[in-house]
Amino acid sequence: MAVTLKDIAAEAGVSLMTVSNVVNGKQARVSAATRDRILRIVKDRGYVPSASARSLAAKSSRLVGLLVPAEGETSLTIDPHTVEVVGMLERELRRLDYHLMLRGISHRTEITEALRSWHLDGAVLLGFQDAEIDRLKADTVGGVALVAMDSYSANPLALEVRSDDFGGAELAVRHLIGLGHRRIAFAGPGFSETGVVRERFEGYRKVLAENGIGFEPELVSRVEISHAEGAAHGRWLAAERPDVTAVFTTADLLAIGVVDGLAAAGRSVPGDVSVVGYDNADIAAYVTPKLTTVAQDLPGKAAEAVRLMMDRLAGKDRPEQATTLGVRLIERDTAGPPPQ
Amino acid sequence: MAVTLKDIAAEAGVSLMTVSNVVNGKQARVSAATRDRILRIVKDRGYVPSASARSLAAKSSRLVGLLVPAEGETSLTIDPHTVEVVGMLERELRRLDYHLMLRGISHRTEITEALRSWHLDGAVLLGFQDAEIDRLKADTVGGVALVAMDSYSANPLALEVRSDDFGGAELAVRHLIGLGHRRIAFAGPGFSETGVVRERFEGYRKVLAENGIGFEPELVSRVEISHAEGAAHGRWLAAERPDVTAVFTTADLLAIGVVDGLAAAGRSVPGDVSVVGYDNADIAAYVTPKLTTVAQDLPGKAAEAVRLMMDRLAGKDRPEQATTLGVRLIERDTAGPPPQ
DNA sequence: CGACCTAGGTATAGCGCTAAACCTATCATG
DNA sequence: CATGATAGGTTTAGCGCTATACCTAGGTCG
Repeated sequence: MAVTLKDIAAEAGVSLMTVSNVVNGKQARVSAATRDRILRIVKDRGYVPSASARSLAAKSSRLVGLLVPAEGETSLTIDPHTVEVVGMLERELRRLDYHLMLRGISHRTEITEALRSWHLDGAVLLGFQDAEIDRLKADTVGGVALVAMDSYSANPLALEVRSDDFGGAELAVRHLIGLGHRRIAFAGPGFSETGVVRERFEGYRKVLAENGIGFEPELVSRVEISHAEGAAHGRWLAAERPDVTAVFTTADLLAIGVVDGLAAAGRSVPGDVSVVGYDNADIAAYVTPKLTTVAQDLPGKAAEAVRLMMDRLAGKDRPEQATTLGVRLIERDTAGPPPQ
Repeated sequence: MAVTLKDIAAEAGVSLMTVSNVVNGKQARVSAATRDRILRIVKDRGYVPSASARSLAAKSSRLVGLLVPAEGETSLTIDPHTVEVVGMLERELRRLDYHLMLRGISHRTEITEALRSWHLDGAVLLGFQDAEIDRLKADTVGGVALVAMDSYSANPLALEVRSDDFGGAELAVRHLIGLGHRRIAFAGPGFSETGVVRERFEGYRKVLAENGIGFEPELVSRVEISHAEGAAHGRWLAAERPDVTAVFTTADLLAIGVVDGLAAAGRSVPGDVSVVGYDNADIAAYVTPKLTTVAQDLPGKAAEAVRLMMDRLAGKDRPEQATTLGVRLIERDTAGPPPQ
């Protein structure tokens, strides 16, 4: 039913391999006349190469996996930031004539299965914990170009792309201190596990120290990323820590929750308390007051992930195994001078 | 390098076909003893079937495409609603041991290419205009189970899944009328092209008519879905149509923009003007005032898309070609009684 | 007791493509 | 003029799997 190389070859009166070479644009020995004739027939008959046959016969599949954790229910994290990266990855890869396979991973062995089953040339790991990346072994993963996003692992098997989380925290906290704040709380999800949060935490501590502000463990709270948890935290801060005049959070959704919780407890933002978020999600610009936050270079992240992957596939092993992208502070309305 | 059926066969001392049958769980003639022995070796050696070899040899590829329009820049629409559907589709398909290939389509021929190249068993079309679905021809698309989301096409080639857009609009407008509103504006993107908006518009008109409210074309505005466009529209309404006491919009982002535009022009929501959105995006609950909106059954949509596709793949052609899912009104704080 | 089922397999022939080796006529060169 | 480059191909041998047809020993039945 579908037209194959053989059909084209028969119609053009040449061997199958000649057609193959032409179709693949190989600079092999084919006269211009033959090439044009074949190309015309290819177009006329609407020939489309079979990707499965190709990946079976060749080394490469031109297929890249997009692997995301899928614990039980959700697969794609609803994180808008994640989503944007997915779209950009797809675009970058499409430009290079690669395809993207989206796959939720609920058990570690599924990574290997996905990789091997489809002969993936590479894979982007999105949203995995550092420890999971660390556990990847060469024998389960061999020969595939792996790029982990936002991980801080020591695994040489994986290339890594992330934003300057340390620097982003520095930016945020410095901004708050510049406004006059001295009691600055930190709120983020479990930071022992994920490098991203740990880095931001370290950035926070460093700037505190730089400015001669003593570090208070009680001002650091583990709060999961959700509006509800953020709001609860905001209420808690208002009730228990009225001395705190600023909060740095590791996610916009969380920050918005904190703002709402604070407001619900009768404290105004930024009048009484300043709040800084992270990610510059769309939503940050639409809430009232508009959220001051740290923006990542999302397109850059996607592009860099693809570049790293392609370089490894091409065999040119660059010295850098990880790339860190810049961030910038978006000043909006939730951070202002402390009261008085 | 990778272990193949042949390797397993050799180790088990049986023919390759026996292994194939066992691996595929075929109820073919294999003794329990042989089956168990083979299964053990499969597990021990970590055999993973090659999907490309399979789809080359068999009719089916167990691969489903997720096709989204990719005009120039963006590929995945940032629409949070879209994203959630993607995640759920992936999960449903994974449960059935299918894989999802994400592909942006920038030109119509790419649909065919993607389908044929990867021998896709099916594809979900997300975000295409009705006209594009209509243009799909059997010779370009033959044999593939196509499911279009949110389309209202007459093309028998595509199965369709959508929400009850007409009913959603009825719900929203009836709610506003119930609150006492009589001058109700409608704002949405180009409705001639997309059935979703057209249906919502018709629902709006119908409820107006039912309640003896004359339809005023000037109250219907074409506004693209963005916060900026919404805000501009809000300002326009405040300036030019102070008589309008309620606005029904076809998207939350748009609605939030309208609220902000109205507020910027000094009109309060819902005090002066009520606003109803559509989709119940996460963001709708986080803005101030919280958005009253129409919620779709997103998980249902994804599940139904997969069900429709699987039924067609299984050959059981059901009478219904399209499924319409229910919606419900989420009453929050942007719709209240009109002034006085 | 020969025809025949049936359980439990095996053998063969591709699917559509690519890599690698091979072939042949033509031309230039020492 | 033999040698060899070179252009312009062709042939062969799979990649790993599935479908389909085939085989054989042991039991069943009329």
